[in-house]
Amino acid sequence: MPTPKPSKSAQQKPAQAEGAAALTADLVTWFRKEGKDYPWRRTHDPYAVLVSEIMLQQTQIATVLDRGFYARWMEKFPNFQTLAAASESEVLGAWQGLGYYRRARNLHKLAQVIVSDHGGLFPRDPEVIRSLPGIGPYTAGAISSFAFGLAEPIVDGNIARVLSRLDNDATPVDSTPGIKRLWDRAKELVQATEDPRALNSALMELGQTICKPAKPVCDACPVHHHCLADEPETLPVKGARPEITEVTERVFFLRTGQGILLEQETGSRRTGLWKLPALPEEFSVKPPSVLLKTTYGITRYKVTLWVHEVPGKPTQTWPESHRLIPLDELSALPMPSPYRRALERLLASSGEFRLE
DNA sequence: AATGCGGGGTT
DNA sequence: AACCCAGCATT
Repeated sequence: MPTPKPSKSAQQKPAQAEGAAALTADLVTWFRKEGKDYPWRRTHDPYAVLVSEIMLQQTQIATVLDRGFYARWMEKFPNFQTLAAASESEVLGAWQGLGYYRRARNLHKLAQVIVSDHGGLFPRDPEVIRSLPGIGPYTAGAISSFAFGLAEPIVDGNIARVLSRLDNDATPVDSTPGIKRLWDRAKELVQATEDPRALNSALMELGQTICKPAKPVCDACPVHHHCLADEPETLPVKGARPEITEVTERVFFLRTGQGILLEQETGSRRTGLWKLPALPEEFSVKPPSVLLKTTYGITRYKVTLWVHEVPGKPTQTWPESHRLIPLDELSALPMPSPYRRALERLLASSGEFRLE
């Protein structure tokens, strides 16, 4: 009956299914011993879990914790009711510096939906959770498992890496079939454990601390003996990155005795955020003199930001979207970091003013 | 399937 | 400079 042990990559799927119980047991044991202590792991309050998950979307734990975003938010808006009752500017102000401000607006909206449509109680049904604003497959699974202990799968960047290595699976993790396989596998695992909460946390934390993108510490891995990866560092496979496009952006700087002129975005993106006002199109052929030139990256763009002197006559009236902001109100205003940095440099070089 | 959304950290 | 990070929504 015994046959020669096949090479790792040739092993078949059934072995994985049978190993799910053993694999998850080892992960949970490891996590109970080594798992880190985060504020959102000390509670099962859906609101507290939700806030952490939204803040952590595409944002590293250290950013959320070390700069005090989570603690300040929970102090200012301790529950759905207080958040729902807050104004949008209060909400955006509390999010200032975290980026992806759409998350804050969705969270605000979500709180209002909970109060108005769910009697102030967060729903327990994963499908209902998934339908709330700003909540996708990952966050729905995270809240279902972390807050309610339900056996719902999650796949984030960490887990995609861990699972593709465990199964030695080179299907691109950002392709439709790759995504499906990851979620199927994550579901299989979470249904094989009696502690979905610990299992989901363990998978993420394994990816964060052991099964790292580069130089994974396989010697320290609690599930090394379950892992089929031949060359862990070559996984996961991802599709090509979009090409970087260079973009020019021109704004201007006006300071009066009443403050700095800023423009509030009103379009479909960056709505509600403040920025240095755009240089009107008619001035872009022969722009006023340059006060500052800087570059920043945003998604697939490399933006060269030029800050110019005031175009035209400074006595003109400005559109509804523009406002003179007193200096002492600047720091609480939600403003994308590139503009904030530029503004700080402009004010510093003027010598007499400082932000904060 | 692609793209926009921001920012910061690591290598 | 490239890559990564507790993703989601829109098109």
